[in-house]
Amino acid sequence: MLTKAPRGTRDILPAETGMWQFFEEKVREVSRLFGYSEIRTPIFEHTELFLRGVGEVTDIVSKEMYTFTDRGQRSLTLRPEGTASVARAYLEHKMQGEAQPVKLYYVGPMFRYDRPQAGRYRQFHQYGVEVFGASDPTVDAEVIALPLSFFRSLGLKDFTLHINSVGCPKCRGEYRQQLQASLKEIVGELCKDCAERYDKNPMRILDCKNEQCQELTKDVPAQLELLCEECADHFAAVREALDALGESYIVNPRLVRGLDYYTKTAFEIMSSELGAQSTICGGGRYDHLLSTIGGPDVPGIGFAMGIERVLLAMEAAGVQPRADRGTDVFVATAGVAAAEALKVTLALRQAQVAADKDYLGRSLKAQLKYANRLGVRYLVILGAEEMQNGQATLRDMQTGEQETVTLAALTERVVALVREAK
RNA sequence: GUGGGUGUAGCUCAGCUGGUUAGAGCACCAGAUUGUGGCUCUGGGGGCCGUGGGUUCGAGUCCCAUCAUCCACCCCA
Repeated sequence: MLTKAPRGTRDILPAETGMWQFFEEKVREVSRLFGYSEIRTPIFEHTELFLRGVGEVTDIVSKEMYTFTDRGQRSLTLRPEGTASVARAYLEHKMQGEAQPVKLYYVGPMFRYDRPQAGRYRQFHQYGVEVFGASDPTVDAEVIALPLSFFRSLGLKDFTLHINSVGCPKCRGEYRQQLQASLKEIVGELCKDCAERYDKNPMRILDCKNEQCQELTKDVPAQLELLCEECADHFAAVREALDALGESYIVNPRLVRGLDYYTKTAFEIMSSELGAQSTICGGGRYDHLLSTIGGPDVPGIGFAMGIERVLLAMEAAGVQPRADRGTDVFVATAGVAAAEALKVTLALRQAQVAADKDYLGRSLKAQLKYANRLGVRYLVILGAEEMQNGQATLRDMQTGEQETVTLAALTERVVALVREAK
């Protein structure tokens, strides 16, 4: 156990960090283009924030939170998602006083006590954005268009956008009652999970994967068909905006978002490259989240993207980040000149050349072999002969050609070669 | 929380119905070449066979438990 990362966590090793860096570069690029600024909130918050913000009856809160008590007897929770924290920061720093809308993005780890699965971890990472202070449907369209554009910039193609409207507190309450009424007679025939959902979250029954449940509920009206006028108009306007952008989508009346705070627009982007956990991005509008956690009634909308899942999809799609160039030069010694080797290595580094040397007192042959494994293009050899003449041997590992250079001219010569090789 | 699969060398895996000192390929180290890598050849280091218990004269192999891991459900990114 000592030498094993905790369940559901993992190390991102050097072989993978190139992909992560590529992803993060694209995040910054696309976010900037769309007008978002980065915010970095704490990894843990008062437990109360998630209870109120995410909703006490959600699975996330009721069974997936990493909650602990600190030495001051405060109940704290490792953040299971990003929206509540960003909303809290918006209120704490009185951003309603800044120019509206406020457009923020974040990247970082989230924590949920779940059974690990393909594309699901207990510590996972999300890229998300939030827009506060704008209820216009074109904002919804922009928040949907951003991840689509982002995925394309990563080189992904096989993904599908699903959209729906989950209504507002007004029409959702009415719908829920109607739904329960129309399900009342068949609830006994539904699967075990759906029987539980009947009281807890009846909207989810329509989303059940069980074939019998699908069959039994196929004529039950969805929320989408019973929206109030305001919500219906809003949804129509979002569709219009997406159409104008030329984005195709599937209207999925059975798409339900798990978190309490969602209103009106809900959407998911699914990758066809993945297994069961195929949702790579999910989001929607949350017009009453701010007031729920004690702020003014400022509308909001955002999305969250699962980075591990997107990386998995990229891998499946064969996307390759540009390879890291690594070390340019290796400084080898032949028995003597250990001090000179360090001096030469540091001089090269100072000249912006990635240089490394042997630290194990290995034979020249072993150093060559090591340099070869590093994929180094040039090798500097410092031996007794060279030292006597104040020179160094410079070897091109690719062609095998060698030249003799004076120590005084060595750095300049290497810089020229490396620049040429780029 | 529920169900199923899998745990043998650093990695990928063999190990037939339980039977001698547990193997291969790749990787690693060394030598062939006492100052020159990649290819080749030769040699070498490495394994509480996940862990604990049981059955048996004998367990990597069979049984139970446990842990880990993978996949799926629930739910979600």
